[in-house]
Amino acid sequence: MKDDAPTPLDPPPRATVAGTPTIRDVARLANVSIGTASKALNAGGRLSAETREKVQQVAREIGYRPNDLAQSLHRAKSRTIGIISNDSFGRFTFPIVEALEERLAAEGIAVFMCNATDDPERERQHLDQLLGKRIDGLVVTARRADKRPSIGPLPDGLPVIYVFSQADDPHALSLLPDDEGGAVLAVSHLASLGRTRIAHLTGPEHFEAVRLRQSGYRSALAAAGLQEIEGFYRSGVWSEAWGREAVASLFAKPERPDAIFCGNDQIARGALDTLREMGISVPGDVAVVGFDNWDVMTLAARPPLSSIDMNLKALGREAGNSLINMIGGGKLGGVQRRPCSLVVRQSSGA
Amino acid sequence: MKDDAPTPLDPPPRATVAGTPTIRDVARLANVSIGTASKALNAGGRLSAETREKVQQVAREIGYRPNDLAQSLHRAKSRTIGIISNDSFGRFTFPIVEALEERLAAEGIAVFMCNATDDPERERQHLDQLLGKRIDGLVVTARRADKRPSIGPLPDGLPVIYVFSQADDPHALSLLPDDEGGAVLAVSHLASLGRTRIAHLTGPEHFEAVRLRQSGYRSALAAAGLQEIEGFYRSGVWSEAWGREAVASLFAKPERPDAIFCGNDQIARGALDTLREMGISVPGDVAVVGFDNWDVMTLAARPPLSSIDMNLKALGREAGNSLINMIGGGKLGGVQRRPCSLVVRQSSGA
DNA sequence: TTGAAAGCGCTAACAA
DNA sequence: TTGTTAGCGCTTTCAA
Repeated sequence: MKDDAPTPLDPPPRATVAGTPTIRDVARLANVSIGTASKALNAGGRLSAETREKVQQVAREIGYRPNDLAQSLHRAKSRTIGIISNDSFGRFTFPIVEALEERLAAEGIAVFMCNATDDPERERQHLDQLLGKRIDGLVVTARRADKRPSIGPLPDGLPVIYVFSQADDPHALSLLPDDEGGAVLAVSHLASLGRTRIAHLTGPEHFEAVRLRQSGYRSALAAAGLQEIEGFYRSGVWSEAWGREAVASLFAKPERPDAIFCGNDQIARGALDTLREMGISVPGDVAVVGFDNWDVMTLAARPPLSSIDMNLKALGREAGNSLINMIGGGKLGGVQRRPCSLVVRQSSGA
Repeated sequence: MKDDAPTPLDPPPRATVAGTPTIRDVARLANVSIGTASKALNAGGRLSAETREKVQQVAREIGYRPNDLAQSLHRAKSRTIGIISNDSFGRFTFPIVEALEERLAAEGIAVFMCNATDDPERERQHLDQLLGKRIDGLVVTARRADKRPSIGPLPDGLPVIYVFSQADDPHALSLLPDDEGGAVLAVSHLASLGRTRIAHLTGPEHFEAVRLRQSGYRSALAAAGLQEIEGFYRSGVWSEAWGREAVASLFAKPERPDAIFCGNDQIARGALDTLREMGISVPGDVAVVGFDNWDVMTLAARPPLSSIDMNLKALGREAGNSLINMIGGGKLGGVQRRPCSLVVRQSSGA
């Protein structure tokens, strides 16, 4: 409408600025005040459509990108959280962290990852750094045998969640898989198959998970009206070698199991290998269920291994939700256990 | 020296402040200017010892912690970098990221982790977020079959490193394991054992790593004066099942290998299992070497598996060093491959 | 509808 | 030796 077509006399507006452009640059090039520019870029505030358009146009041209650090200073929220892992991130923490990150990214929250490998000094350093960066929340995760001391000291009101890990502070929010329930799932599945002599081969007892799964094993046996047979529960280590060894010794005795529930998939795989080599048919003679549902094991096993899935991604997603909730002011706490699920494959197939 | 012992009349200084204390609070409580407080806390600047001490004392008391966001605004460096992974983080990326994080943490640099799972849209969103947070550098990592398009657009001068991944931009710095060299290591090791009929079972050829390892296999055979025997190279998938299948068919023919170099440890493990079941002795009749040196496989295998280690932690550490260098103004570029190493275990033992 | 100015928390240059 | 002040890039009153 207006005569604002460029003429040969108009020096073309400088379309670039040295360094990363700031809102000041946008304002200058658009011939408006810096406050106006801000309004124009923030969708809010009343402004003439043309000014807004002009400002946005300039911003686009020079590749303006708001400085989130400066914004943070203002809103007293950094849109940033920290994750401290005490196990170096591994097979278990990983799906959790992945889901958590995905959930938070959707909310515009970025995630700092720190690995403290169970070294309290490194943990302190990481925490220092994170607090300096004014994180809005903190997630602590680990593969730990037992409760850990609470992390801290922390500024009042900083949301903290322990996932796959548990603080000794009972008020802290801990999100964990329901190990006991998972064991019940496995054992009652085996019982429902008509198995009556169900063994349990598992890892070291200093893992709380081992104790909980044992307890699930026992209560499921009882619920099914079965006896726990002497010597059918064996605690060892988390390896295939132990699974092989345990099965060999278990089946050397006259009274043999007709089902085995294993504390993890590696033990289960060792068990399967030895059973096959002994000529014992699976699931014909013996049905086997593992724990973790780790595809590397379950799918390579012969036959493919039924297993309990801890639903770690769901756990991570929920941790994300809870954290968002707490950052928004919600008060959450206590130890919460989330259900596992059973994945049936051939090793306990019909 | 001075009479500044607290008297009953002195109201005790308020030791806390509402919210996170700022340097302003420190200054007020210490009765100095805010500039002085800053100097006192920063070790730099000339200041009387007592003022400095007093300020630091107050800071400690009220739990003052400098706001890194505010500092960043000033120094135009956020002491923050981003990692974008396109493979969801897995077995391979993990050691890299872990070592990288450790190296950078030592430098006071925190790491944002983003998972884009090969979705360009999510990658763009993550990148946007990271650039908004004014990261000082970017690491791109992936488990990819092939070169990826360069990430971007990026502000001029932002250091970027591709680790375990390669951009199609030849100027970009890529850090990769020397797959070809690793294969040479494996095959010449087997040759040095006196093996002359060496097979190579590997993954899908759309992986560049597969093609490179094949090439290493061939050049090492040639270097040892050996022939590649027809049918001894087989490309399939990265699974144990494929390892089992390939060995079964390979050994069904009259001309049998006396050694197998496998493209990963899973294939190798499948191979070992089938060899054992066929009654072929390892390493007596056939020596086997895998690739990845993944303990879950190498140690559980029977016999324990020799393997090529890509030294991913070293790769991560080096990526950290390079990034620090580039952030400091260094110019680095090009595709750099780092040596693998051979870990001998029983499957190719003496 | 737009501009001016104060301030988020901190640092650094300059005065006192 | 210490205080004052002007920013870093942005948002948000409050005036014009």
